[in-house]
Amino acid sequence: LDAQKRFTTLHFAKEDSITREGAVEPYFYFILNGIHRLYYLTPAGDEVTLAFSFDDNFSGVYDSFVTQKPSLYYLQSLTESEVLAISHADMHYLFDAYKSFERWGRLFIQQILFGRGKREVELATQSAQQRYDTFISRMPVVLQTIPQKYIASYLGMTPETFSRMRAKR
Amino acid sequence: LDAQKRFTTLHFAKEDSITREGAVEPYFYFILNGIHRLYYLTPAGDEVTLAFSFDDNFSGVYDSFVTQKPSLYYLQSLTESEVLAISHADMHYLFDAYKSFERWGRLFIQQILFGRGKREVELATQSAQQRYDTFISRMPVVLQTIPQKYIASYLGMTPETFSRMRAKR
DNA sequence: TCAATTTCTTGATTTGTATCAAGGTGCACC
DNA sequence: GGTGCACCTTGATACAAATCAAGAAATTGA
Repeated sequence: LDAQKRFTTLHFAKEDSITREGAVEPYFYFILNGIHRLYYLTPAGDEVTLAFSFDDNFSGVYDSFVTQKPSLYYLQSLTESEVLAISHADMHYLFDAYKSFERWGRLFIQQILFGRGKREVELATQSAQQRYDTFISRMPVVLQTIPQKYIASYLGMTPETFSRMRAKR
Repeated sequence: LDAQKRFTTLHFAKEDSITREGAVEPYFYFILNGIHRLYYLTPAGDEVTLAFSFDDNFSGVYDSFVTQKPSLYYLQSLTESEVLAISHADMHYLFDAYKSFERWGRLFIQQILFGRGKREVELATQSAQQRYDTFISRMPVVLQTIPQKYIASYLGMTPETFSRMRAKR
C-alpha cells in the first residue's frame, strides 16, 4: 500500500522525551510496543498527566501535529518503546489522496473527543476514592507498570492522596 | 448548492428542551440567533453545563448525532432561537458526496477537541476566582443574558461560590 | 399590580483534599 | 553488595470550596 512506506520505525529508550513544550510535533505515532505519557506543566511547575497510550494504539501531540504550531504539551516514553512514525507532510499527502483516509481521520479524532469527554465528566463528578476505584477496576495491570505519581496526576489528585486511597482497600 | 436544501429552519421557544438524555439526536444545528446550553445530570441530580453556543455557531449533541446512540447529555435553548437543522442521513450524504465536506468535518471536530482541552486545563489548574475572572474578561456581555447558576456550573463551582467571586470586584 | 416562584446573596459550618513534614522502601548504579 | 536517591507511605495541619440555612432581589404569570 502507498501508505505503508510513509511510516518509519523509531525507537525510544525508557524515560525518553519525545516532544517538549514549545517544540513542533513532527510525527504522529503508532505504538508497536511500550507506553507513552502525555502531560503538561502548570504555572506552578506541577506535571499534569492527560493520557497514557499503550501497545497497538496511536500516540502523539495531536494538536501540535495537525496545526504545526508549538506544542503546549510534553510527550514522553515511559518504557522502552518502538513506534511507527508518519510525518506531517506524509499524513497530509494521505489525507489529500484518499477520501477513506480523510474519513478515518475524522472518526479517529471523534474517538479522542469522546474519551476526553468521558474523563472530564468523571473528574468533575467523582470523589478521589471513586476515581481511584474506577481506574484500578478498568486497568488493574497498569498499577505495576507506571509510577503511581503519574497515575495520581492523571486522576487529578496528589501522590499522597493516591496512596491513601490505595491503603483503603 | 446541493447542501443548502438539506437544511431546514427550526424555531425554539425560551427554555425549550431540544434533546434529552436517552434520546437520539436527530439533527445537527447552526444557530441563526439565540443561545443553547449543553449539560448533563450527575448521579446526585445536579446539572453540569458543558458548553454554551451562540449566534452563528454550531450546536447539537455531537456524539449522539454521529453515533445515533442515546444521548448522555441534554441540549436546551436558553433563549428563543432560530436554527438551521440537518438530519443525520443528509449529513452523511454530504460526507459521502464531497471530500471537502468530509475534511470540514474533521477540522470542525478538531476545533471542538482543542476547545475542550483548553477548558479542561483551566478547570484543573485555576482557582474559582481565576476561573471567574477569565470568564468575565472573555465574555462580559454573557453575564446579563444567562442565569448565573448555569455559568457557575460551567465554571465548576456552586452558585454560592460564583456569587462570592462576583462580590469581590 | 401583586403574589408566587425562582434566582441570587450573605453568613456559619463542614468537609475533602492539599500541603507540610518526616520516616520507610526499593531499586539503580558504582 | 552497599549506598544514594527517587518513590511511596503515614501523620498533622491548613485551606478552598461545598453545604446548610435564611433572607433579599428579581422574574413570572395570573
